[in-house]
Amino acid sequence: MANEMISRQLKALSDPTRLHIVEFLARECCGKASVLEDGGVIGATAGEVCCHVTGAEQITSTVSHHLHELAASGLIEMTRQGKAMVCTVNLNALQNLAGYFGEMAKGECSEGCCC
Amino acid sequence: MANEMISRQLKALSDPTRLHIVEFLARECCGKASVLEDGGVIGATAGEVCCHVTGAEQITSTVSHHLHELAASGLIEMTRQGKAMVCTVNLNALQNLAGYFGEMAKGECSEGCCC
DNA sequence: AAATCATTTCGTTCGCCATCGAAATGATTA
DNA sequence: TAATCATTTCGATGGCGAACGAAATGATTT
Repeated sequence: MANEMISRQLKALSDPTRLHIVEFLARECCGKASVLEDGGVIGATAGEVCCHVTGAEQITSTVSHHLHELAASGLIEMTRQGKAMVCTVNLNALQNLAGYFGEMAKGECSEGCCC
Repeated sequence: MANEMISRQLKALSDPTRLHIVEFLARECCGKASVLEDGGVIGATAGEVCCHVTGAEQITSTVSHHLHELAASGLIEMTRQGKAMVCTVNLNALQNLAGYFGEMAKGECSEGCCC
């Protein structure tokens, strides 16, 4: 396998709920994902993510599981902020995926090719 | 869900064997994926794909299943050429995935955002 | 038509994982 | 410390899908 990390991230994104979470953090969460000057992080809490994705008022064990799966694959980051967990998307990981598919889309031979 | 097609393709690529197949067709199959002037297609046969991915001498039912899953999601195309099925990767689909992640990697608000 | 080659369909088995509710943990506030 | 809030862990259930072997289909050659 070319890239273990890529494979794991694609597996994480193969679940519609998890894909939805990443899209929410990246595109529908304006001003809520940034690093403060004191090193702190401001972003959507796990509960807010859950609310948006499932409509539940507080985080469910299922969404908690999905968030940790996404964090384990490197697609998001979670840090504790008081009693809440704050989630931010890892834009570098998304850019890396974009590059992976962009390279393949060229359809050019790699070093493993016969030519 | 933003894009049904994207979700289905990511699900297809979440299996390591299928990811391997796509990588093979895109990067390690030089000169074997092109459209001839008579409209015919030249590419790797299902058996060749299977040989490369699993080492089996002829196609297995498992790889056949994976190929059809990839075709159903639009990531590859299969056409019959005599008694063999010829497989070609859909570079447009890969480019589309690259664009999808590239857009998200910008971290900008979409129309669904609160702002 | 018969034989052969390439692939697919069928039916089964098995393991992984999404989901759920309830109990436990971590952190803050009163 | 007690109470409350946010999240996680635990344990169980159910369903999807990857893998496999055998039989069936499609296409070519003799």
